[in-house]
Amino acid sequence: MPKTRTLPVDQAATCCGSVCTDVLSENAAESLARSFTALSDPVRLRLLSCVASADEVCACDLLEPSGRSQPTVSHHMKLLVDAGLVEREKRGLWVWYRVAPQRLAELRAALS
Amino acid sequence: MPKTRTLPVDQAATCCGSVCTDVLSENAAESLARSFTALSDPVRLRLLSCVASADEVCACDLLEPSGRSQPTVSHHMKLLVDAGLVEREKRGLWVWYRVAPQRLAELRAALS
DNA sequence: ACACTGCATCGATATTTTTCGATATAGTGC
DNA sequence: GCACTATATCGAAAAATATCGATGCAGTGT
Repeated sequence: MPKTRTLPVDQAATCCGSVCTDVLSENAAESLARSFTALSDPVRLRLLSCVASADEVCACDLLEPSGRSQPTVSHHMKLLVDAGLVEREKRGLWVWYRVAPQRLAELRAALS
Repeated sequence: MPKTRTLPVDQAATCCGSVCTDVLSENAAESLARSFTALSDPVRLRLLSCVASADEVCACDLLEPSGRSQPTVSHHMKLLVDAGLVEREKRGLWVWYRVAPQRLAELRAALS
């Protein structure tokens, strides 16, 4: 019979290993680093928090709170989407963003 | 009588606001971004995981697993210490590092 | 005092990142 | 098709980052 044990919630969400319990492989470290890079810029963090604090946010409503140009916001949002932290949906001329809670949970787990 | 409610553990560790529940102020975003920048490099993540997986690690034992030169490792460790993720103690000629669990908890909380 | 050792700092280079104006693309309404 | 709108991509400039050899500094032992 295999050994089993109860895991805390966050640890169950682990996908790349945990910084605290494993010595990360090179691949795991690169994967996590890419995601944390998405969180390493204050403009992106504020954009993410705007999206996460609402159900859904239109791209046009992110220009003013970020204080950046439209191409710059578009660039940052692409990085957040590519990192799996935000989901993008185009409806007509507008683009709507929603937070992707699973990847956030994985990153929390990686810090456990 | 003030309103009270029970907070999950991670939320209690919040220091700069949470990405998911607040729209971050510029200051909170900058503070969090600095810490996440420390986690945004694969070499630093592996160094951190080496430190976190043991009680205490000597700087000299970080060169080989990181595959980087001594000045480079010294530079990365300084960034981890400055970010509050690792503590540094000099004993004789050697420098010993320990993980600083509180800042990790704060970052987890910021992603909640 | 001197030689030696472990770590930090300096200086330089290559790479990555942030930013924005200009322009392209895709969708709407006439 | 045509004018208009919201977003994406391009190209370029400026700033930040990663890296390492050379060197400095602090602590040890003789």
